[in-house]
Amino acid sequence: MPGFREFEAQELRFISSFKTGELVAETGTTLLSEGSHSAHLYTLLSGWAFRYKTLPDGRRQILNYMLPGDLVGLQGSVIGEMQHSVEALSPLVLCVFQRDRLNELFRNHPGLGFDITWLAAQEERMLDDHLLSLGRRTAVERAAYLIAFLYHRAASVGLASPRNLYLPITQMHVADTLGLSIVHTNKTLRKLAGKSLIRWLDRSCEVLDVAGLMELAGWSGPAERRRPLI
Amino acid sequence: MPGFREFEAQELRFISSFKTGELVAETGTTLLSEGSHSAHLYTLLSGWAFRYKTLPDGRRQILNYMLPGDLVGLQGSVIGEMQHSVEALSPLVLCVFQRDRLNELFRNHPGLGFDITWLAAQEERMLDDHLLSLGRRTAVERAAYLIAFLYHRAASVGLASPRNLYLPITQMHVADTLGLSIVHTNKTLRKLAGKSLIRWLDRSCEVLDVAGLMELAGWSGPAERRRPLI
DNA sequence: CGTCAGTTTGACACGAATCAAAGTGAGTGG
DNA sequence: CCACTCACTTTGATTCGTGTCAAACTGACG
Repeated sequence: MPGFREFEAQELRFISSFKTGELVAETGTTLLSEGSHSAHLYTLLSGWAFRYKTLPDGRRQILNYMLPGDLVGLQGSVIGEMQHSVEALSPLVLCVFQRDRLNELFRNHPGLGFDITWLAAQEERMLDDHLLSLGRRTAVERAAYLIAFLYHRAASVGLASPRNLYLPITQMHVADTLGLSIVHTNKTLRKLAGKSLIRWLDRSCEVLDVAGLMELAGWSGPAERRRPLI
Repeated sequence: MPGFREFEAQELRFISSFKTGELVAETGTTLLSEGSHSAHLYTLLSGWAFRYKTLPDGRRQILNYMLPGDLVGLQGSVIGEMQHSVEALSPLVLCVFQRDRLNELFRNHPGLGFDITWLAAQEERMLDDHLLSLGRRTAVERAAYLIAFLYHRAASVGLASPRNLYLPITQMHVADTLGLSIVHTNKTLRKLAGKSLIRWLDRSCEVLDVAGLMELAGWSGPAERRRPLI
């Protein structure tokens, strides 16, 4: 997706003019947690992470996955208290910004301010898709959608070859994303494997037939990611 | 919530300098639909609306509700093609903007650009809550959360007295929001009524015990809506 | 060799969907 | 003013999908 590449260039300018530090995090690290007040905002430079929320009794829901180019903690930075947690799925490299310089950014680099809004709108679009999935798709359809979705996301940042996707997630992650139990998730993934749509390896997933997954899920793929001219 | 009022004042400045027209819509009107390219962006001045997506076979999922002060169609405006539809739940008054003047806004009024990002972040936060609900709450908990959520939203724009909330929605809307069937939605709402948490009237809902609903749902209410200083 | 996280499988229970049908009330036309 | 319709709500019976429980399997790692 050329649109993303374009954006990435912009993003890099943003980074170089505003960054206050760089951060490396290991797999499993919790970067931000629900209820905390973070003075920082991050851009993910490399690696996979995910955002989640939990209910008081511990039930967990994964909200979305984060890939290079994504802003981490924008919400918290703008609103105040973090409403979700962020955890690393692989070693990460992050670019750190001071939260209070966001205003400055908007003042001095309106184009980049627009970019941030564009990113927020993209995130919104993904969340909309996830909501449709959780609300109205069956377990198999949800799983198909999720894998196709992650495949597209990975592909958009050059992390997936057309047929092979290394997803650093466990079935527990899949379960907490789809709103299913771990047992049923396993049975569901096996159904997809039975249809030769995927192959589940230890802690990863090979995508055999993206088009098949998308058709099963009734999902036509992400909207064009072309960024409007500024 | 005083924060919102504050924002509204900003919003009104925004409106006066950038609006290109005003629009009145009747209940049931579809303002924007999935797949269309809209040249406009709206601010809701009065009334209730909702956003939804559908699967190819017609299953519908309501994504969120819109109240006065909300931006309608930001996503579509920034990204291109609309990925969801918007429908009026009551007569609406909207303020219309040209989509292509959004860049101009960011350039000339960075503070307002920041406001838009803030609004987008708020929407994101709400969608996160909804995802947690659909993924990890039971039917009764979901219904309790939804009504408490709508109550808070209505209260934040002065539409609800502490104990009485007129929601212009049917159980069909509730079902499509909670990801449940209409029959089960009815049985679920009756359970809430049985616990004296709500009373369902024809096409509306009286909230008897917000705190009880929130506790049942394990939801502690929306984050502070205070807008950061610019 | 044992431990531990993750995956897999089968039996059973429960929550939600579906099917079917009736009740309610607002609006409409005779 | 009275059927009549239509959208919405309500209820009961039954089916189906998913959760829960229990246990075994696998491979990495110490």
